[in-house]
Amino acid sequence: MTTPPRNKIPRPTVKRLSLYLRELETRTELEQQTISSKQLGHALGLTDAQVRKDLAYFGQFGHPGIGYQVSELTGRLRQILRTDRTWNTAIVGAGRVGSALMAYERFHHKGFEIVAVFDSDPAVIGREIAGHRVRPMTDLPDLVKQRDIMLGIVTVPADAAQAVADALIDAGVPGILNFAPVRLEVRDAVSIASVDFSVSLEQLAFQVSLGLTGSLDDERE
Amino acid sequence: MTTPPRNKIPRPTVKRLSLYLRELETRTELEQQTISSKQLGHALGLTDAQVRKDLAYFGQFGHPGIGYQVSELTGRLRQILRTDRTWNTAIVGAGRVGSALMAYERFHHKGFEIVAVFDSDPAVIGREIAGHRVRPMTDLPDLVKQRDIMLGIVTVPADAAQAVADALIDAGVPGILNFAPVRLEVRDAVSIASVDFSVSLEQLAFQVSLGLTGSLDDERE
DNA sequence: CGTTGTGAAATGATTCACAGCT
DNA sequence: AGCTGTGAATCATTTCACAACG
Repeated sequence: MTTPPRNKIPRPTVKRLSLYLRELETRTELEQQTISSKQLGHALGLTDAQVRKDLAYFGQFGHPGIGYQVSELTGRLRQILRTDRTWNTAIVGAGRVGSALMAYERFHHKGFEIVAVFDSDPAVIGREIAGHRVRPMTDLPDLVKQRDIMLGIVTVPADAAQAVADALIDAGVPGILNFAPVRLEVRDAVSIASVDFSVSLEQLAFQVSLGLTGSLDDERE
Repeated sequence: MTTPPRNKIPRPTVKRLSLYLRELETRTELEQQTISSKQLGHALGLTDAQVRKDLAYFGQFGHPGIGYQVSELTGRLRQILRTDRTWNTAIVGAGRVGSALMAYERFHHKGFEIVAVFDSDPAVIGREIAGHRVRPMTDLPDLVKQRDIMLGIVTVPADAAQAVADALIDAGVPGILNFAPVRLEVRDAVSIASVDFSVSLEQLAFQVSLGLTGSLDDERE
């Protein structure tokens, strides 16, 4: 009941919510008090109607003639996205990508707390990276419970990713962010998001190709 | 004319093309000769019709009664995505994320060659990371020309990202993959793709929240 | 005024269903 | 029998356009 009249939320809307929040945080730093759907849309390359429609799914918190109050809307978006609380998060895979994420301060700022790090390689187990002690995989089930870990970040090689995901899920972790270039097969109650650097570059290369040869409608980002 | 009858390609289709290719590469390793739209769709959580429709935008290369020849379709997808050639790529920002990407072998495998690395910090300029010498930003314009750099990866802090993007664009780089948590403002001829770790985690957290409280149609990945 | 919230219309994407090929 | 390619139907998302509000 945190988000009272919730109906069907389009997928693309949820994606944009994060971007609205990101932009609002910038505006807050600039001490901006209010923002109109037109301004917000312009900043993200969207129409004003799009912005209003997206926000209207969650209630009415704009002020006609004025726009949206930056602080109010920021708070509301955090509630909606549930980042007004802390999400205890584990990283599995203490390689280069995992290590980069351990040191990524923005996670803390956004409500994601890295509370455990795991790896299977005896050479790295026990080491401390960016203030995090690397634990063996065997510690995973207990630590997930003890530390109430809700999100797992998988930064292991592709051929180990499914086994790691299974371990996380068996331990009760309901959400996985996957950096390995494979599709994880999981049951319905588990949520997956994924980041594949090569896929991103490939998408970019395709866009560039279109720009060089034929045309096409664009829409970047 | 590499892709003869190209009409309007839906955005989501292009995204899936990369995933098809990724799956096909796995199947190649397993020595699989042919694959049906049903098999390929199942592996990615899509319907068979979706797969066929996507591929049909680019021509007819399936074999009724048989499916698609893995090697043929792989080659065809590489042509379509233009990863049958090498894309010379620069990384700007030799921090943790940049360093992780320098060492990411998969890029080479996929046709992306890191041919230059830049940073503005005198403390890292001149150092060698994962076999790449870090250059000062002042070298950027010349090296982009000399090495025919077509893609730039931006892994600098948010407040430096726009300036870095401008530098890349001024040097003639037509595509930018942005890891900084800001929207880059660029002119139409330049393509942008972006990766924001915090946004990805936020999306995941939202999905998890829905799973715990209300329901909702899913569609993961 | 400028700006929101929202039905209605337009556009875009997916799924259906089946003819036709092997 | 098994599978592709595709028009037609359905479903989803975006844009339009305007009444209501401060």
